[in-house]
Amino acid sequence: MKPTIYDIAREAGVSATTVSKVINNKGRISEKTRKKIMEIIDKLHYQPNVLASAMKGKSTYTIALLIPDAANPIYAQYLKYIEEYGQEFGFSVVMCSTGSDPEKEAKHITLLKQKRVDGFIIASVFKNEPVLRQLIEEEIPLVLISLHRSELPVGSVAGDDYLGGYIATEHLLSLGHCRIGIIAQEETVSGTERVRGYEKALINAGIELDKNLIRTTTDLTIEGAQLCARELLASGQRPTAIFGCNDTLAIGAMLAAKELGIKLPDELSVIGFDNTVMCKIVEPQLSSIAIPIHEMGRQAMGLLIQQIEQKDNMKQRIALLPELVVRQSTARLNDSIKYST
Amino acid sequence: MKPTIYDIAREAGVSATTVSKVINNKGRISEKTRKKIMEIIDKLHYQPNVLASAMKGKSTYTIALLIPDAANPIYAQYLKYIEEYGQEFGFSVVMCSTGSDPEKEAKHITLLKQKRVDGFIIASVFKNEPVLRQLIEEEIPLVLISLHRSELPVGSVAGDDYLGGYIATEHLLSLGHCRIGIIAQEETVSGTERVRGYEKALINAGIELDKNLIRTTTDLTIEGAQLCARELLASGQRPTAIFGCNDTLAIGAMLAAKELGIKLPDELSVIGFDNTVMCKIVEPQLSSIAIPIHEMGRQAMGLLIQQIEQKDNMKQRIALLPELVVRQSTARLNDSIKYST
DNA sequence: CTGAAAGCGCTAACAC
DNA sequence: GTGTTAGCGCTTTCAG
Repeated sequence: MKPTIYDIAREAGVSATTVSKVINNKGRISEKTRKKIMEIIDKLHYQPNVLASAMKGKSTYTIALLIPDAANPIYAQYLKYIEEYGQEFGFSVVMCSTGSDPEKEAKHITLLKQKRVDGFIIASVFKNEPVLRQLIEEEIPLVLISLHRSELPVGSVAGDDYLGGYIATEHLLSLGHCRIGIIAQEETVSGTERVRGYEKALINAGIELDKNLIRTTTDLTIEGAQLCARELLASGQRPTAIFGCNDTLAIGAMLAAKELGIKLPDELSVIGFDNTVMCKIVEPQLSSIAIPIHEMGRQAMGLLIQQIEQKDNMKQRIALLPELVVRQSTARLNDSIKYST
Repeated sequence: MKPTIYDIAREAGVSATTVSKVINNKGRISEKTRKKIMEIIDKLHYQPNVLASAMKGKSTYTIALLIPDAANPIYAQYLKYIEEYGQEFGFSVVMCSTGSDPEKEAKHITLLKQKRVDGFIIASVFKNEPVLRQLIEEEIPLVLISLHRSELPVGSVAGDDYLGGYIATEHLLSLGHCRIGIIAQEETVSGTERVRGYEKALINAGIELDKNLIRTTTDLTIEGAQLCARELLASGQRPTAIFGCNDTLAIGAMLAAKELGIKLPDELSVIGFDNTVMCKIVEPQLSSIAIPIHEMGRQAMGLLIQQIEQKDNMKQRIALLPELVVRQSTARLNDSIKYST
């Protein structure tokens, strides 16, 4: 069997307490015994049992990350950076795909509470409001990523979607576009914020909003976006630019345009959001709005650790600023088109 | 504080033992007391402490997945399906990015052993051989994904890379190509197996191998592949088709070709491997070899659970067969080119 | 059918 | 500096 703290104690001719103290660097231990104990630990390949120490009220050094879909590159990136940063502090992260299903959300949370994880990071979508409130009530450390709950006292990290939407639209405006379509994600706060930014930019530019140019979809696949964009482009007064509220949506729009024989970027500019790897492999390369995912992951983990380690949890909301990344899918409005539509 | 089994016992006027039995469906309990206990459990929102039960020799119902990089779509998919399947059996999965760094690998494993995870799934790359052997020696449940160690007694799941390489090459041959270049990943067994399949297909077709057509790289980024492909295409006798040993490599080749003004697929056919989402968004859409990742994840988790639950661990090696997915990046060799080179 | 007692491996008071 | 004692919350013999 695996050696226990008692095996070490016996071998070293001391008590278990002393060994425990050495392991945790607590109390005063003579150099001599410390050294001796250390040697024995090495010799026997002793590994402290985290479970046992967790039972004495210590941390499990494990946190949970809940995301809608692990295979989605964006979430995968959150995961990566959260794990990377957590690792530095000895935290492991257990990943849970919820599939945006409230029942699964609840099941995961219950199970993980039973396993006594130290805290939760929830990203992007969480539908089960009662469970969320419960978590907060029980004062279980919790941080939200890109998940707005302004009415709840909970720490969070998010990109500034409103500003992002504004910047994207302004970029298109600056290229001379006036009829700008938008394909947005329904039901999420991020989604509506991006639309708000878009509207604000148009209003600031003195352009009247046209409801026909705003489309929303719940289907976030390329195909879904393609459908949406097809309608948008087939309408009488077709837009000269499209803002896809995420890269997938934007790429769907690009494909729809190609299908209809519309040339990019000469006859149509397209801009995305999130600046994923996909931007660089489509043709033309997709302009996009970058949010520093790396930073979001780190900050979220940082906030959570803070809550776990100190009881006086100072909760914070952090908003990270987006940046415009110009590539080849956006171009100055071609005059010939401007007047022909 | 959270209620314990004793709180339930007191409330129900029975002993903790009885409550434990009810929770675990063990021993014989009268319907009456069972019902009563259940009610109290509900009323008090009692949640069994998995840590405590794990300390009595039970499982932690937590397994670890080690992958080189969580942000890589392929690994993210493994993760997704493993988690999805594990969930059905109450298993949580903690995800660890190793960055292919032997030290990190060791650190992770040590930490997770201390946390008493029930088993490990290791995917794609694991450099720290001693740690791997140690794991096997300690009889800790372990399954490998796409990670060949034929000399080690360990269960594994993998795509048949040799066959995949063969099929990809045969597809190009069937289109009339004879000068087929290959860009391969260095150092991995999967990589060399795919090359072997490629060579075998050529030999079977009676075509002499040309070392100049085989390039390997350790840089698995698109840019790295692009560099590699540029050399390949700039050489005197340029190939009329390229087999990229994964989609990223293939896309790098496509970009290099475009850069050099080579038309796809008329002047050059390209095929990838893995059939990732990227295939559908590049232009022309990339033909590729599909391995059923979904199935790989499930099988791996299944194998692991088997090892965890029964001590008589029947280890298995499972090879999943690849399939050709033809899209637009591969086309019949154009005769005009055939004779002009 | 039910319960008393022992102990998993560790830590935290509190002595000495 | 070091050891004794008493649990953390649960499960598991073994009696009744």
